[in-house]
Amino acid sequence: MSEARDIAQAEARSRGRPRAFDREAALAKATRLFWARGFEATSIADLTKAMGIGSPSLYAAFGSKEALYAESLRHYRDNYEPLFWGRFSSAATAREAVSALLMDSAAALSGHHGDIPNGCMVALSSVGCEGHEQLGEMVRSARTGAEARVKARLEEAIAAGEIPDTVDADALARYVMAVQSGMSVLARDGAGRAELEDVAKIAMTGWDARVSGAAPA
Amino acid sequence: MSEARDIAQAEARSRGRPRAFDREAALAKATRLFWARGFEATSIADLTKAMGIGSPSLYAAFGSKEALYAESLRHYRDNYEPLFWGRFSSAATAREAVSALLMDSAAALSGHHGDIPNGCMVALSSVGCEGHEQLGEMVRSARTGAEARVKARLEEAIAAGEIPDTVDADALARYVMAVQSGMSVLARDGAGRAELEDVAKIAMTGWDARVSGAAPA
DNA sequence: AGCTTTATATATCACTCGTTCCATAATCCC
DNA sequence: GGGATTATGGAACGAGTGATATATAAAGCT
Repeated sequence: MSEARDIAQAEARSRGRPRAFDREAALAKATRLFWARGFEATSIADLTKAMGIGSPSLYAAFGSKEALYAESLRHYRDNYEPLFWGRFSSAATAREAVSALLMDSAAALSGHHGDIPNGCMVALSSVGCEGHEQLGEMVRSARTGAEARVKARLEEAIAAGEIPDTVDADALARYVMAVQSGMSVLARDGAGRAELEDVAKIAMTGWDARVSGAAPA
Repeated sequence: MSEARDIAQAEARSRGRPRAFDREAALAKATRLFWARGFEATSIADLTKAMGIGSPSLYAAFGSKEALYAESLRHYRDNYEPLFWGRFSSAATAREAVSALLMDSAAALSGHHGDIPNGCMVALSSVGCEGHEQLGEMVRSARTGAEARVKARLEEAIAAGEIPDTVDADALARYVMAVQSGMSVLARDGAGRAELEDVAKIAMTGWDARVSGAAPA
């Protein structure tokens, strides 16, 4: 009477030969490679070498290069997004949220959280400009999703009377994302944390000027 | 007695069979392709098809794919940079220059100068993250060159007493470039001219807040 | 005219790409 | 143990990559 429960609990009670590698660890390696080099410039040979597995294992575990990239995007979101959006989510005000997003981005984009590639995997990705329409749509929706997240926080603040309803939430959110995306390009070119933080600070003065009366203490 | 002069004047007085295609026109086609898809995702077959020539002609005229890309960068600079930097160069004040750069970028990046790809070829290029070190260096120096151009205009304005010498020209120039690069990403995702102009305007309020006393009339 | 020089078209090079076949190995179930 | 099932390592697949060899065509030079 325990078989069904075991299966439900064990999630993937495989019957055949067990996988010899850690799927998530291999996915992490693949993510790093896609992140640093992009989709097109990363070959299956590069991937199998970095992941320490053979190509049949890669295809058995992930299906295809495109599917692996899609999973890498998910892995990136699950593991690295908190570096950017952690304090944004818990901030008390919209201004603190946006400021935290940009300042934390300055740190994360310049590699101040361990040995990670510079720049944002999503912002710098140009997949989809070449025929991989499905992946392009994923990346694009990840970018517009981030913008929507900022916009939602802004509208929340407007509804709460925290900032005047004369501000254009659409435009301001787009501005914030433009700054963050631009910081990724700077990071790719070698800009350090302090330099990116300077950009974030100037960007916030733009915020303050636009959201008059919400200047910091 | 006229042979030497003729050669010096004609620049390339070829002796053999004349080239059957317009080199600059073919280069323009190649530039458009590299611009829209990037270096890696553009194949020789794509190029020869768009340029209307065979691969031996391409190699005879340009040398290699990398050399063609390098020439495309030059062609891009010579032909499209004025769309971005034209009014910047002739502006009377640093503020007008930067504002013109961002506002004109909003138009150019969203394709409002004929049928050109969205976004900036240089800002969106990720060549060099994959082994083409030489091309990567070219693109990187094009980006840092743009930043240096803004910075130089700022320092000029500081020297002229146009803006206070308390402003950090480095940081402000980096901020401007971040906004412009970010606008390229937005443009790639479909943002229109008006949306990018909104970003530019908000960015300029950041400028005004930072460069106190230089607010527009 | 013939000779030299350069460009073109066709076909092809060696190589890498993403992907899969096949034989073998390792595990679970009975 | 045997049988079913799944993973692995090595080899190989067809397609496409960047780049050329070869033969022919079109020009200038003398």
